[in-house]
Parts: sequence; C-alpha cells; structure tokens
Amino acid sequence: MPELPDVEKFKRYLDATSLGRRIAEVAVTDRRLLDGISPRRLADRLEGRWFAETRRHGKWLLVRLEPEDRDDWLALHFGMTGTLFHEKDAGEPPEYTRVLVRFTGGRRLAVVSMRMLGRVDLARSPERFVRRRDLGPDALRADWPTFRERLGGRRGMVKTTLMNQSVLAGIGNISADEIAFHARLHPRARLDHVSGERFRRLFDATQESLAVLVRCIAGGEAMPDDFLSPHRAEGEPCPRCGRAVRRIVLNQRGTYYCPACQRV
DNA sequence: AGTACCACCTGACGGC
DNA sequence: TGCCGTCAGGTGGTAC
Repeated sequence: MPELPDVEKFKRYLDATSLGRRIAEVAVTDRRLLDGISPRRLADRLEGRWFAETRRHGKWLLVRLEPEDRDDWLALHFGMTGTLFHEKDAGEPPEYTRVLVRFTGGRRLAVVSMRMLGRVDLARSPERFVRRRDLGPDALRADWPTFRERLGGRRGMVKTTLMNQSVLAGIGNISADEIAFHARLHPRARLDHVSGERFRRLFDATQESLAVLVRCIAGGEAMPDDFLSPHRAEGEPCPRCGRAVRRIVLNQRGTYYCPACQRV
C-alpha cells in the first residue's frame, strides 16, 4: 500500500507511539530487508538510543536518533506491503515482522513486510540520504518553480514521469492515476505535448490530489466523491462523467483512467 | 532521456 | 483438491 500518503500515516503513527523511548534491543528476524547493513550494525547503532523526530521524504520515513553519533538517522521504506505496529512487548510479534525494536518499559515497534520489498537503512543526514538515493524533491513540498524545473523539458509519458522518484519523490501507482485524472490528462500523454495552461493544471492536480490523499489516508477523512481511487476497476463509472473506466498496462502496472475525460 | 522487460518476494483469486 | 496464470499502492538492473 505505501505511497506518499501512507508513509505520512506511518510517520504520524511513529510520532504518536515511539518517540523518546529508549531502545533496549533490536532483533532482525529476516535480514533481506536490510540494505547493505548487517543486523549487528543496525543493533549497534540503535541500542541505547531513542527516536527523537521523524521526517518523510517521498516514500521514505527518516527517523532521527539521539544522542548524536555518526549514523543519526534510521531510514525505512515500506515497499508494497510494509507497515508498522507498536504494541506491548509480549507474545508472538505480528506475522511477517522483519525487524523488531524493543523499548525499555515493555513496548515494541515491529517493522512488518510481507513481500519484503521494503528497505531498512542508516544515514548520516536526510540530505546525504536523498543525494545517495538520487531522490527528487518531495512531491508534496515541490512548489510551482520546482515542479516546472523538474518536469519541464521532459518528453516521457505523464504517468511514467510522475512516478520517477528522481524527478519527484513520493508518487506511486495510485496517486499517479489520481493526478492524471484530476489534470484530465491521459496517463500516456507525452509531457512535451502538455504545455501552458495544461502543464499548470498538472501541477495543481499534483498538489491538490496529494494533499487530499494525505487528509484521507493519513488523516482519516472520507474520500471525496470525485476521486478515482475508489473506482479502480474496469467498467466502473467515472466519478466525473459516468463513462466506463478503462484499464491499461503502463510500466507493467495496472493503470486506470477515463477515456472520455482524459485526453492525450 | 526514455521504454520494455526481468528480477526480487509472498499471497489471493479465478479458471480448469 | 491441485495446478496455473494473473494481479497486487515497491525498486533496481539490463538492453536497446
């Protein structure tokens, strides 16, 4: 599930449950989630310290560790099936727990990932991490000049470019479809054919769609009636015009759009 | 720079 | 019931 809005939800969850608790032990139950670091090193860096604050960059959740040392940030990526569980430290951990952080005081945070497509990493700073991973600016914090600078002059397809994490970070399969829908652009539309008012509309749709998705997914509000996400199935009525939603495959991903509303 | 395809993983679901 | 293909909100590598 995790795209930008879902990761924002995990950020708020971690903030509400796990800040300021001293880490007693880190148990890695499946090291395949660890990206180039050993279970030993992860435990060494975390044990005895505590989570002090979080930041989200795209689909990455960065967690700052105190007291200050060398690797001051834990980086979490949730892949397609990752999630977090904070709970009382008793009994079996949740199914598919890959990393278990035990706090003093009898609580624990489980990093759960069924398909193991997520990642756990360490970083010196968010800035260095973003550079090392070649991530573009966070999609929700990109203003109009930034958006123009990142996407202007590109010739790829709208959806492909929106999902390119080095152009903008955070947009996934669902949000890309939602953005294209609100911008009234065919997901395959070539960016260099989207100019002037339509390019500005793509920026507005990006900001507005992501902001609303965050309010719904992370904030618990109801999805507005004019959103495409609840209608991701072939033949579903388009929430704007009622015509049948169509499914195509783009970048090997299921892509839904309204053939009547969205133009190339 | 851009696209297509494969690989990495596990599970759910429908057809036969 | 078992087997098989397809699909699922992830990224990274390859070849062209």
